[in-house]
Order: sequence, then C-alpha cells, then structure tokens
Amino acid sequence: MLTRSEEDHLKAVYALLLDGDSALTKDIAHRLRTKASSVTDMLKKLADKGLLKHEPYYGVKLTAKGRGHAVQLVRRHRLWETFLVQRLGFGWDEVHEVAEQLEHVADDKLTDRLDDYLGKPAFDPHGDPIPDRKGRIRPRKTQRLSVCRAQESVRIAAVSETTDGLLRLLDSKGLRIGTQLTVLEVHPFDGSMDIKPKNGASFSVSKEVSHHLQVEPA
Amino acid sequence: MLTRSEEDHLKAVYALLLDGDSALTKDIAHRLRTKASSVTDMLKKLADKGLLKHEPYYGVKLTAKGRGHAVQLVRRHRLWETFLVQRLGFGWDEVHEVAEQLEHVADDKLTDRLDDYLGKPAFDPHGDPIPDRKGRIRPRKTQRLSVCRAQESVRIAAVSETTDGLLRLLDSKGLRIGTQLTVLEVHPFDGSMDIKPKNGASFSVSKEVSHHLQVEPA
DNA sequence: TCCAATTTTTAGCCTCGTCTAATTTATTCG
DNA sequence: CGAATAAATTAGACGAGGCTAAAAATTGGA
Ligand SMILES: [Mn+2]
Ligand SMILES: [Mn+2]
Ligand SMILES: [Mn+2]
Ligand SMILES: [Mn+2]
Repeated sequence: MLTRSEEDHLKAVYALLLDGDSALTKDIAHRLRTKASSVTDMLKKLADKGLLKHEPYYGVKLTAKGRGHAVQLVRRHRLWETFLVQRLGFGWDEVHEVAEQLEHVADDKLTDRLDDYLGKPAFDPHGDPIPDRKGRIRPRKTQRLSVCRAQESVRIAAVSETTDGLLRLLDSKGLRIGTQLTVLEVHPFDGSMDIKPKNGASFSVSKEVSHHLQVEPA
Repeated sequence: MLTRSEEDHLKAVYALLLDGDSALTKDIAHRLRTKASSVTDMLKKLADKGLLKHEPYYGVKLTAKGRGHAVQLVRRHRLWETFLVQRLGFGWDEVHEVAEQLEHVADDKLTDRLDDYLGKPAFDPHGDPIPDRKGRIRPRKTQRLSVCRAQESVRIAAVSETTDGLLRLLDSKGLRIGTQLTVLEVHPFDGSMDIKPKNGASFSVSKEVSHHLQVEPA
C-alpha cells in the first residue's frame, strides 16, 4: 500500500516523463509545490521499494511496477473527473482538486464498478485518455494547435493543462472537446492564431492557448 | 480544515455519545483501534480547537462546532454508502471500509451534489438516518428487537452494527431493512427469539442478532 | 581548462500521529 | 477507610513527511 505522498510523487514522475521525457528532482518538486530536498528523500524511498530508478542529474525512470501504480492512479483520477462532470454536473474547470483527493481511495472493486457505471469511458472531461483496468491506454495521434498551419481543419481532442483560468477562457470562447475549427491565419509576430469554429464566428487565440490545445485531423 | 485523524476522533465521540451517552478516553481508543495515550493527546488538541470539552473519568462532550463537524462527516459517510449500494451495486456488507475513506473528502459542493444525485435519501443502506446539508437528522423512535415481547409485529428499521459477519448473516436469513416480522417466542435461557417474517417460514435468532436490529411498530 | 551557475544531497530541525512504559488520579469494593 | 483496580496522563521514542541552510556534485560557458 502506497501513501498519498508516495502516490503523488509517482504520478508527478509519470506525467513529467510523458511530456518532457525526463523527470528531474527539481521539476518534481516544482510540480508538487514542495522542495528538492524533500523529493530526494522520497525518491530514495520509492527506489528502495522498487518503483523507480534515480540517476542524479539525468533523471528518474519508473520500473514496470512503479508505472503500474502511476497508471492506476491516473485511471482513478480521470474516472472521478468523468463522474463529477457527467453525473454530478460539475464544470470541467471545477473537478481537478476534488479528483486529486478521490484518486487516493485505492479500491479495485470501487474503481472497476465506477468504470462500468460510467460506461467505460475512453476519455475524461479534458480529453485525456482513461487507462482501462489493465492499465492499457488507447493511443491517439494528436498535435498542438500551435503547430498547425493556415487552412488546416482540426477537431479539439484534449486540453493539456487543467488550470481553472485556461478552462474558463475556453468555455467563454465556446471551445470544448470535439469542437471543429479551421485555422485561418497564423501571426508570426506573437504566435497568435485566427481560427473559425465550424459553427461560429472567427476570432483569435494567443499562442499560450493554442499551445495547450491538442487537436486531431477533422 | 480538520485532519483525517481529527475527524475520526470526533466521529467516534459522536457515536459513543449517541448510544451510550458517555465517551471515555478508553472507549474512544477501543473504537479507533488505537491506544488511550494517543487519544489523550488528540482530545487535548481538539479541545484547544474548541471542538469538545473533556473531563477525565467523566467523559467528553462535543461543542456545537464539534458536533457540526461530526454530523457532516456522518452525512458524507452515509451518502457514499448509499451511492455504493444504490448506484454501484455493492452489497450492504461491502461498503463500510470504502466509505470510511471517501467520507474524508470534504467538499461541500461534492457532498450536496451527491445528495441531490441520490435523491436526498433519508436513510443509508443500513437504515441509519442521513443528516441533511444543515445537519438536521429526521428523528425516529425505534427500539431493539431484543426488547420486544411475544406477539409483537414490527418492521426492521436499521442495523446498529455494520460488521460484515452480522450483515451477511442477516442476508442469509432474508432479514433486511423493511422486513416485517412477528415475534413468536422469547427464550429466557439464552435470550434467543423465534420470529416469523411476513413472507417466509419462522426461525430463531440469537440475542446477539436481535440486540443489533432496530425495529419500529409494523 | 576552469570557474560559475545549477542541481542535488546532507544535516539538522519540526510537526503529526502513533506507540510503550511508567506514573498519577479516580473509583470501587472489602 | 484504605487498598486494589481501572482510567488517564506523562515521558520518551519513532516514522513519515515536510522545511531551511549548507555542502557537494555536475554541467556548461568563457
Ligand atoms: Mn493527489
Ligand atoms: Mn483531467
Ligand atoms: Mn474515516
Ligand atoms: Mn451505514
């Protein structure tokens, strides 16, 4: 049985490896709003438990066992987010903190039944894939909207940052998972982009926003 | 914000006061499977926070504030139990441990929406009343089956102990919340009781069982 | 190459929640 | 009443998980 803190560290490592492919002590500390010295201790502990390998200055790698724990944690997090939005009517900008707590209730029967109850959803409210009970994740080939060129037509597949501010901004512009849009123009000066949603007037989004939108061919 | 341990101590005090009307250090320790010395420390801390008053050898009394926290914890516990049974198909003997964890996710929005989602249930799967969002509890006048006399006809309102063994025994005899039955005979020798459920053959139950069945007039 | 900046670790301290063992305090009973 | 018993507290320890400040290790730039 892992403690909450152990779980959170594993999840941080897992997330850093996914989108940056290295997990350094200082980055883990930053992500968990803690200090590097605290992370050093925890990495030692997790390495002793056979959940990861740590090479200073190079980074952390998860063992199969460690990755398994991380994936199950992600599974629980995303299932709860889905429950909160689909069943309890929460907004997609309101679920992260609560799911951050619920994810630590580690009970396989609970997790699997919740999964069934929700209809074994493939994606959470932010478009992120939900691992199945065996930890398998349906792969998708998406790219950031920010790398798209003028004239491309795409569909929003996921939001790769789940801060309230971004999510509410997207809400206010009518941009959500599944929204189809065409890139009209990209402005090299600031990286901003003019886009036109399929059903709506065109407007522009900043680089900060387009960077966090994962899209797939429409 | 209370820690998990603080919450569990408050709940233990609350429960002890409800069905014994005193809460002694040693009883709290026994209920939480911990030691009296640990409880002493925690009581000091909770008293400092204005959640309870402690008089050694006499017992603990909750302040309004402390009772409020305890009642909200009970509310969350029973709502989750209801969710697990009604929505996820858990047996009533399988929910306690999980609810013991879920109850500590303290988020008013979550609790209230879960309550709505379940249709503001008045009772949990064990027949225990669920406090409403203001902490109000619908009062009921029930008594233990063990104090009933021959010929009395009653309805099972609640099970006042939620150990797996008892619940599974009741399941196997077809005794559940709402079951109507008539007391045929009480045997003074061992306190066992012959009963006849409305729809079923008669059989006998031990004192241990009848003691934990709360009934109301049929 | 070698120095400066960055990253990581170490050392020492702290709080929280728990424990055991010893002690104190209250209650109960002969 | 006074002794035995029961209940509670105190004292001291420990592990988990965090912190700061200082030291050590590595990297990378001039
Ligand atoms: Mn978490
Ligand atoms: Mn998500
Ligand atoms: Mn609990
Ligand atoms: Mn219950």
